[in-house]
Amino acid sequence: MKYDHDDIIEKATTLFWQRGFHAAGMRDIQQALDMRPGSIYARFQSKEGLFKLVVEHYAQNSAERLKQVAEAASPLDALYRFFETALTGPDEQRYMRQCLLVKSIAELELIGDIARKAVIESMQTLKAGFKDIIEACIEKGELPEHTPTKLAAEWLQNQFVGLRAFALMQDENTATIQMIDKVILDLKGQWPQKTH
Amino acid sequence: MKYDHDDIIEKATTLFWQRGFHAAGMRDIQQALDMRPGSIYARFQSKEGLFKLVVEHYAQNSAERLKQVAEAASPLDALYRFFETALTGPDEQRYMRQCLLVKSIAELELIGDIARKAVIESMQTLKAGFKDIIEACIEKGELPEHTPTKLAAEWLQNQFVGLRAFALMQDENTATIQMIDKVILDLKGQWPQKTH
DNA sequence: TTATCACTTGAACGATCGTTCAAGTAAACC
DNA sequence: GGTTTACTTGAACGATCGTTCAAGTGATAA
Repeated sequence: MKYDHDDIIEKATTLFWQRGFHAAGMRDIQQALDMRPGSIYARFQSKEGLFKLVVEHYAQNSAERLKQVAEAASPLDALYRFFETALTGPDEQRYMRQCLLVKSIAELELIGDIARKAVIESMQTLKAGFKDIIEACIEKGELPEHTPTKLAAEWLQNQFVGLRAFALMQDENTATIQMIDKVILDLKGQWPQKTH
Repeated sequence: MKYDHDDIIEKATTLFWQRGFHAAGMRDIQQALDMRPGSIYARFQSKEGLFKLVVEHYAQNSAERLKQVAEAASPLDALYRFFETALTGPDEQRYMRQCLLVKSIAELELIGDIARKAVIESMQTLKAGFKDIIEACIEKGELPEHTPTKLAAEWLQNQFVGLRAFALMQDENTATIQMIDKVILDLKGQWPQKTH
């Protein structure tokens, strides 16, 4: 094995994150990984197979970070910092403001079945991560007892998705920070009744 | 002029809305419009030129609908119904739940300069539409006087963007409806201080 | 020593991409 | 009637796409 596996996946992650699945051509991939097509196909079967590994690697990483938030002394503070870090990175890492998974969802129909399944499953993994954070906040008394955890988790993930798209278009961070503040306020705020 | 211009644009809108800019190939377009490549290029210069017109047509339509919301007797109620209509359409029109502009933003880097400019300008037009709605709500006493209109407009648009992505993945509408309820609650809720 | 295995190379393949162009058509203007 | 204008056709172009494959390489097992 000439090339290190983790190193390959990370380089591929950067490329797919920047360009998306479709726009990252095999020749881009060959260049980014410094590998010839035969090697890539022998290892990963196809472009889609490589992408699937990238998605899984990314989701695993993200889930780990969400877990750290849930386990923090103050999960609510940690959540704030998590949002801040993810959404206001330096300009040369602007592409990282967009979630790789969200970006993939936008082109879900162009992706094959295998990778599509990996994307959707990863989104559900992260939703579970957000739910753990909500529950940790309640346990630590940072959110009211009656907060509907399932709904709040879906809402929180959705806010994160929306904010990543928002942050991507912002030139400066002040507006993004205000949006994060609003998220924290609304998290503590009212929730709709289940019966409609 | 053999083919009706508006009819062409609407057919093209449907295709781009369903498939996105990149995935909608020229041969798909030729089939959808029942036109040969030469005709299309003589009229619209390029695929991008056609897409630009589609985006502008779509934005104009959307802005008109936002204007109707702002001019309603109860803008807040009209806003609720606007969200509901946009996000819970029938399954065969599921693609319409995603905003064409948001979908385009996801592939902004793959689109040429001309169409990209049209997309970004359209987003700003719609932001102005959301601001008008906020101001109408305040004027009618449906939102507190001290609501920060610029921030609230950005926030509302962002909620809309996020919810469209959310609704796209939902199998049933109950979760989406709850999210809309939450948006209305948060709109009436607290806002972060400008100084940070 | 030989066989097997997991990779590696780089030329080449067929398919599809957006686009061009010579040629035709029908209405409008001089 | 002739010219111009605004389309229209459909074959064909070069570029790029993801992928394949015959031929190597070097480590491991028998």
